[in-house]
Amino acid sequence: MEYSSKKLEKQWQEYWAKNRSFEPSEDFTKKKKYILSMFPFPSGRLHMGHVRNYTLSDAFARYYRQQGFNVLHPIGFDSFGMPAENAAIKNGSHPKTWTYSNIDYMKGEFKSLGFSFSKERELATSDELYTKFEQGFIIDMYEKGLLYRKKGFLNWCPSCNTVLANEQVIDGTCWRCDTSVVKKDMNQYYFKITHYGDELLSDLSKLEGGWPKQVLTMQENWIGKSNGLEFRFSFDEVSLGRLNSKFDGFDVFTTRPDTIYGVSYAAIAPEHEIVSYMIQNSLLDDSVREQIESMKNASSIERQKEKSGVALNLHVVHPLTKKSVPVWVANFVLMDYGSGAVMAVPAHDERDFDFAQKYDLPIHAVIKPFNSESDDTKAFTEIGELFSSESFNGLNSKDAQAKIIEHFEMLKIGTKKINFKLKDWGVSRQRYWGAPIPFVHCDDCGLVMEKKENLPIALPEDIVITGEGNPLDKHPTWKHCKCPTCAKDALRETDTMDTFVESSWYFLRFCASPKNWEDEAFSREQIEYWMSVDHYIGGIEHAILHLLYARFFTKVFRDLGYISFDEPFDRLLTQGMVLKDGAKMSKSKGNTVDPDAIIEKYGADTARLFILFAAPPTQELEWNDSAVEGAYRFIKRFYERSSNITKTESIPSIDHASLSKEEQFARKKVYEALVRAQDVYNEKYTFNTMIAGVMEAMNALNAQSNSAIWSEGYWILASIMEPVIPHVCSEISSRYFSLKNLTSQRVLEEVFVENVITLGVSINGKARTEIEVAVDASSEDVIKIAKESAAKWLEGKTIVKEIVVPKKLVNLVIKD
RNA sequence: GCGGAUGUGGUGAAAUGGCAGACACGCUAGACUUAGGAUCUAGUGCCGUAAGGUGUGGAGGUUCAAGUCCUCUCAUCCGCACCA
Repeated sequence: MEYSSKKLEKQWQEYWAKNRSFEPSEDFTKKKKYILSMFPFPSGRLHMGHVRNYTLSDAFARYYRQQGFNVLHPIGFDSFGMPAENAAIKNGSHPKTWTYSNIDYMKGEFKSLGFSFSKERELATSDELYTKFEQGFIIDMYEKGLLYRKKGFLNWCPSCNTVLANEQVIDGTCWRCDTSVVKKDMNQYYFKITHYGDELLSDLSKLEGGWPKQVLTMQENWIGKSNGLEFRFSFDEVSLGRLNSKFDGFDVFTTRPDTIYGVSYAAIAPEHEIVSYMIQNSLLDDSVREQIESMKNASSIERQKEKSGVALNLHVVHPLTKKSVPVWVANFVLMDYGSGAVMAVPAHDERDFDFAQKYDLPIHAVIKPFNSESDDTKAFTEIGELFSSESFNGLNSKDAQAKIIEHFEMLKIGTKKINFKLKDWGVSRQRYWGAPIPFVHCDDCGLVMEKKENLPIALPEDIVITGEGNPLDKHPTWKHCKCPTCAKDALRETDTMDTFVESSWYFLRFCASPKNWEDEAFSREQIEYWMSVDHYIGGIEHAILHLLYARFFTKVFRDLGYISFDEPFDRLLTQGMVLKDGAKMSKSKGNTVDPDAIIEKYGADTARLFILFAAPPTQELEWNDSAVEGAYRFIKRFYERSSNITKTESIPSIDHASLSKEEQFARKKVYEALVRAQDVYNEKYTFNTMIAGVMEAMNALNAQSNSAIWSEGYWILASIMEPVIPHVCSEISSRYFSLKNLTSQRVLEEVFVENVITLGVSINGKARTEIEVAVDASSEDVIKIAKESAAKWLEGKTIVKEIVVPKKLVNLVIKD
């Protein structure tokens, strides 16, 4: 009975492959579970984060198969994206070759880890078949008005040579390469995700309980809904003249209409159209123009460092007081939020205050704290009581906000307005290795979409990748085509799509039966059966990007009539990072552990056991070589001690009352482990405690030698552990139980029944001693025994209170 | 600044308000031994020979009883951040 992970694991992996053990059934009358882990980018090799991710989903998938569910547990590759192109630049490999050979290698790794993925549903998002349906959806979305093209100031990563969506800019830098992002004025395609802003926000409540609170909060903040007042500042006569009457004013948005009487200037973004007009028409002094240009050109990080601005020598009229208000250009005003212009109330806004101080602008306080006087050395930004606000004096901020909005609406000079921080999702990328956006530019017809029958618009393979410019644009022939409408010579769109588009619907594609893959993206019947995903498992780093986009696509597909539910993922489990020496594993830090090396040395079961045992799934996992050894030793013991089992086709029946104390204890521990396992799989997901329970049971089994109890113990323990360490458990199960124990197990309550129980005795809440009493002993008897046992501490004291907690402890409260 | 999380032995971590430290790693001692990074046995929060004391970041509070509930506070981590 020597344990050899290599031999045993290979043998079972082949058995599973031969028997198609993990292919879902197409019998839609069965109860189902859809277990999904976030699919990987095919970077070349799996890392420990992947192993953790897929070990978790595999444990769920295997557990539910045991429970008789029809389980969909698919995997694929998010295979478009820049690393393929970067590798091409570096090694001269073709992105396609590089990608697909990586995929082949990683599939081998999946197999050697024993993951129970459906082999027949494996896909790569760079497959032409996937692109075909995706482009079809893009056309649908365009027709629905959910995709549009416009010119705008975009986040541009000078290192990746491409634009980035808002969500992809982290702290002013590129999410992928950390390069500081600059703003660039160019055309690009957008998904109208803002159309769903309200629903994306309100449906978060449907996910409560199923999703981590943290993720819900992050999404809520990202969507950033705020209520306020929008009104228009009108220019005075002189300013109108200076602007050749081109603009009569500009809109501003505020969430603090209660501070309206404190306005002392207006600030507009350097990118504002009024500013652009003044520059183009030479209406500004050179020095002013230069200052504005330098604000515009600053990187977003630079721009956040210090507030700066310049007066435009324009004035607007305060909508209520009719006083003249100067207009400034300010670098802290964002063009892409609200209307790109604000009313500035330095007394009650920190940013406005800082700016006013720097440029010596007036500060008018109009709100004071409820119970104290104003402090004019800093901005008072909380709510308070209004003063110097004409008829609104004495109101509190909250009431005043409503009243002032009402007042504006009555005068028809402003409206209540809801603003979102969420912006439309810019999806075009100026790169080769992505799905082409299926549009054509025609001189006569303008922007025309491709016909669905021409899909997919596939990438050309003869491509030169240098890292400069867009390879599709530079390709000699690819972009030349005929206009789908008028058949004249036209040009293809050479931008490709953000790879987050592929991951926004892959979970739907997995529902499709592979035999229909050629004909349809998915069928309604299949979707209705499999969706939504019961357990979705992946990294917290996707809390905003991927999960928000996938939710958006789900709502779009619903409105396109393809599906009929609102949210794709019922339950989300966000796993913690895998660390080594206290830091995230990374090549640059040289602290990586290669999964292949672990499998080679100890086997897949050891890797899986360690990963689930070392920490609860949501917590960070510190890699520890000697703890891995420990996991290995446990498996070895588990395997070798199975020689104590007698072969059986059913769980042995045992007369509990006739057993010795050790034997009864062993049974109790086994069934305790089972109860715990059921809790863990169904709600707690703390596999570490489940495994600890199994270890306790093993220790208890080992303290006795009754063969029937060993058999019963393994019947249950091998079943509990199969989702975690499937190879060794399958081996034991097939050798002794003909695989019949790998099903749901019944808890035998009788093993928990005890005649004599141990109670703790504490004095004044401090644990002192223990007593053994009959399980049905009365409280009086229990107290009596407790007093005898604790006599030593009671001498010369008065007992003032006696508490008996049934089956737990006795607490005696004493005083001198 | 705003939002969220976490804080327990040498380490990873357990504990429906009911005997803190389960389980494991490590360490110590011992056994066996073909001397091995194997296996087995015992021990292991801290102080103390012991009795006992003490102990879950810190300070208060509620309770017969608090790691757990409440208030304040400190530290670390994560997310967002000039969002008007």
